[in-house]
This record gives sequence, C-alpha cells and structure tokens, in this order.
Amino acid sequence: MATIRQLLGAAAPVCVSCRDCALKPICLPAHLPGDEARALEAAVERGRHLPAGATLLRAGEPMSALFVVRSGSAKRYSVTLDGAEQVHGFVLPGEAVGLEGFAGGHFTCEVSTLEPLSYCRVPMSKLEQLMERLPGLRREILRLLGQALEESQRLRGELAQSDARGRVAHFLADLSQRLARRGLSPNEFRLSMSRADIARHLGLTLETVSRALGTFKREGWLRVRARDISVLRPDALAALGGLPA
Amino acid sequence: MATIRQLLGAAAPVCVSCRDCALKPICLPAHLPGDEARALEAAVERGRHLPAGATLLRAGEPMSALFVVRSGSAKRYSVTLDGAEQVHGFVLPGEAVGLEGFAGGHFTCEVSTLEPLSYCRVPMSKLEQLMERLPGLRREILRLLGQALEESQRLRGELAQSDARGRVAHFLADLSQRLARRGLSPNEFRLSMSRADIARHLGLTLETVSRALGTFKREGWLRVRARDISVLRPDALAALGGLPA
DNA sequence: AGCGGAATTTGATCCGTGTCAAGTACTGAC
DNA sequence: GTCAGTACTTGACACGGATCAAATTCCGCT
Repeated sequence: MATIRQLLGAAAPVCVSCRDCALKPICLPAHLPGDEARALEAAVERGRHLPAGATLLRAGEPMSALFVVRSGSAKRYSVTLDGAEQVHGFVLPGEAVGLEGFAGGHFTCEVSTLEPLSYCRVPMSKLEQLMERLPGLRREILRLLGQALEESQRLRGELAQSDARGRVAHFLADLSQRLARRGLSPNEFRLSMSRADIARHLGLTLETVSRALGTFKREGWLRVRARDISVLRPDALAALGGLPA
Repeated sequence: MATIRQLLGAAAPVCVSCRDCALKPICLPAHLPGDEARALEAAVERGRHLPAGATLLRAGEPMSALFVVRSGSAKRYSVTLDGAEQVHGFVLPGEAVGLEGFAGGHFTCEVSTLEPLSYCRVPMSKLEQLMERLPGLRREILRLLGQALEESQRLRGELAQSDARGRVAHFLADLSQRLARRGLSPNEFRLSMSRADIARHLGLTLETVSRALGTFKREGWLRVRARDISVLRPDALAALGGLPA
C-alpha cells in the first residue's frame, strides 16, 4: 500500500479544506449538505503525521477526538490477557478510527501505523456541539457506527463459516474492493501488513496464510511476490470469499 | 430461559411506563436524566407480543423503529448465499435489536423469537425528533452502538483465538453474566436455543458443542440436562472463555 | 401414560490446520 | 554490493474438530 501513500498522500500533501481533499467522495463530509460540511470543516484539525510503526491511539485512553485516516494505513488490535495480539482490522484512507470509543468514552483498542500515515482529527467536544445543531451530521455519525457494526458482524460470520482459503480470499477481495472505492487499482497493490498480522486477523497461523496464498498462486488466481499482489481472477477470489461481484 | 419469560414477563404483564418496568435499571432510559426519560417514554409503544418461532424483523425491511426486547429471547441471524444460517447472537430482555439498521436505513439481519416474546418499539421518526433536542438520548444511542460494536469485535477475537471448548465456555459465561445483570440466577438457567443455533453462532458443529458440554459435565463444571444448565464452576468457565470474574 | 418426531449424545474415521523445523527470499544499513 | 536480520515459504507430522452414522433422550401431542 505504498501506492496509497503516494497517490492520496504525496499528491495532496497539505489540504486546507475538505473541499479540496482527494478523499472527498469517501470521507465523513461526503453525505452532508453543503452548509453542514462547511461547519464540520471548521472543526477539523488537519495535517497530522506519524511515521511507520507509531501508535495512533491506545486502549484505555479517553476518547478525545474522532480520527480519520488521510493517507497510509494502520492496524487495529488489542492485546489479550495472555499477551497475544488480536488484530481487529486494517484502516485505509477515508476510514474513521476508534468508533468503539462511543461505548464508554475511551478507546478500547490500539491503533498503530503500518506505514507513514497522515490523519485528521475532530475533537469530541466540538463534535458534540456540532451534532446538537446539524441533523445531517448526526445521521452520518450513526450511519458510520451502523456500518462498522454491520461490517464487524459480516466478518464474524465469515470467520465462523469459512476455512483458511475462504478467509484469505475474503481478506484479499475485501481489500481489493476497498482500494477500488478509493480510486486505486484493485488488482495491483502492496500489502502494508505482515503475514502474521493477516493471520492474527483471520484466526489462522502465518504458515496457513502463506500456504493459502501459495495455492491461489498455483491456481493462477494471483501473482505474489513478497507483499506485492497482482489479482488475476478477482471473480474467483470474491466468490470463494463470499463477497458479491 | 423460560425463567426470563416468567420473571420479567408474566410478573409485569402490562407496563404502562418505563418507570414501573422491571427492566428499568438495564434498559434504554436507565442513563437518561429524568426529563429526557419522560420525553422518551411518551414515544415508546409498549405491550407488543409475539409467539415462539415468529419473526420480529427481516433483513432488507426499512428500519421503521428501534426495538427493545422486554421479555423472552430471540436469535439474530442472516442467511448466506448458499442458504446457510449465520447466527450473529441472541437477544435478551433489555437489549436493543436492529442497530445495524443505522448503516443504510434498513435492517440487515433477521431476528426471530426463540420463545414467546414481548417488546417495545420506538418509531424512528420520533426517535430522530427526540435526538434533536435531547443530548442525553443522543449520547445514549451512540453509547448503545459503540457497545454493540465493541461487543461484536470482542466476540470476533474470541472466535479467532479459541478452540471449541473455549468458545462454548465463553458463550456460557457470557450468557450467565448477562442473566445476572437482569437479576436472574447466573448459575441455573434454561437455554432457549438449540445446540445447532449455538454451533452456528460459534462456528462449530452441533456435535462439537455437545461434546464440549459433555467434557464440562465430566469435569464437574456443569450439570446439563437437555437445555437446563447448572453452572457449578463459573470461575473455571469464565477463565477458559477469556472473560473476567 | 404412551406414542412419534425431533433434538441430543456418543462413536468411528478422515481431513484441515496447527506445530515444529529448515530453508529461502527479501529489505534496509553500511 | 554485501551483509545481517527479518519475513516468508515449504515440508513432515500430530491433533482437534468435521463428517457420517447410530443410539438415546426429550418433548409435545393424543
């Protein structure tokens, strides 16, 4: 996903307004009426950066703001009692982070960057004020949460039902479709996460992930060279992964 | 969970206000200031009933209202392309249903009753009006969604990490704790769902669920007679299921 | 109380993944 | 360019859970 950084980050290094942002069609204000979008814009803190491997937020920390990734990618995870990492998912540009924080006012999982990352921040105090008078924003935040919930449940179902190949296919097809929505090539991309991260996300071991990729390669569905992926048969992957299209 | 029906349903067959409701300490208005709770109460449609095996709501249906179960229990599930049932979870009294609907304005999973069920309804139109002027209610709905999201992710992690015994232990310990919060015995209860439902919820087969219960029984952690469960070692179950206490 | 169908338990076998162990390829630093 | 460290691939084997099959228990019904 160096591509992500290049196309969406470097191409528009300093955005002053959401109007000029490359993520406009995907990001939070996308569904807001003009006046509400302007009001929200005024509350957004832009242009924040982190290097690769940094921590964006930590479990237990008070939910001071809503975060939206602008460029780069990140890993959401939590650490279990016995020290193991549960990877909840991966965050792409235009996606909000830390929504579970609404439950108790503090974040409940760690988010750390997989590559250099830039993001926007909307302080919670301002967000609450805005929600008071902007019905569209209220609906949008609820929509965001609903979507996250739906997505989480869909994924849980996938985990419960599929075998290793199905899970890896789902992961790739899903990533591919999310990249496509961001105007990036759905069939040529570079994974920003390790096999171990993918494995911990899918409830598998890294060896099994590697083997699944191996079989896809042998069957001519993929070309794999380390973290560079070329999807040759997106249809086959989507079908096996239980995704439409 | 006939117990649930008896204690919370039959004991208070017709509630006219949330103030008198047995679920008061758990339900939606619990965290609202007095005036907001009163305003919400006025919008609630109470006293609706369904027999066992009925459908409360269906995927694809417009999200006309927020539902809260009053007594009885239900199963949330969706049907995959190949006709299999994915069980997302089970709903107990005081729990809201259909929150994923906020994503796109219509429900995305089926909910059907496991035993006779009564519920309250808050029409979406009224809910939106109320959210306009009640900041506490706004926060409460966000809290509800955040909680559902957090819960869903925790469960996904559990699925990804645990083996069959761990998952069944988690299921039992979680159910036990939720019953306790409702003032019911956490150690003596009757399951309202079949082994097959539990299995589809946990990503296992019904035989494996049965065997896991068998081993718990043999180890003296449980007494099992069909759907009646006595928990003898709640601590052991919770520990194996990755839950505190 | 007794009957019939469904739910559950129990048993035997097989396959998919986890585990352990090398070996190979990649990446970044000098 | 080379080197060291890390990430990834590949192989052999063991084990947990799926699958198929049968026996048993439970529950609603007459």
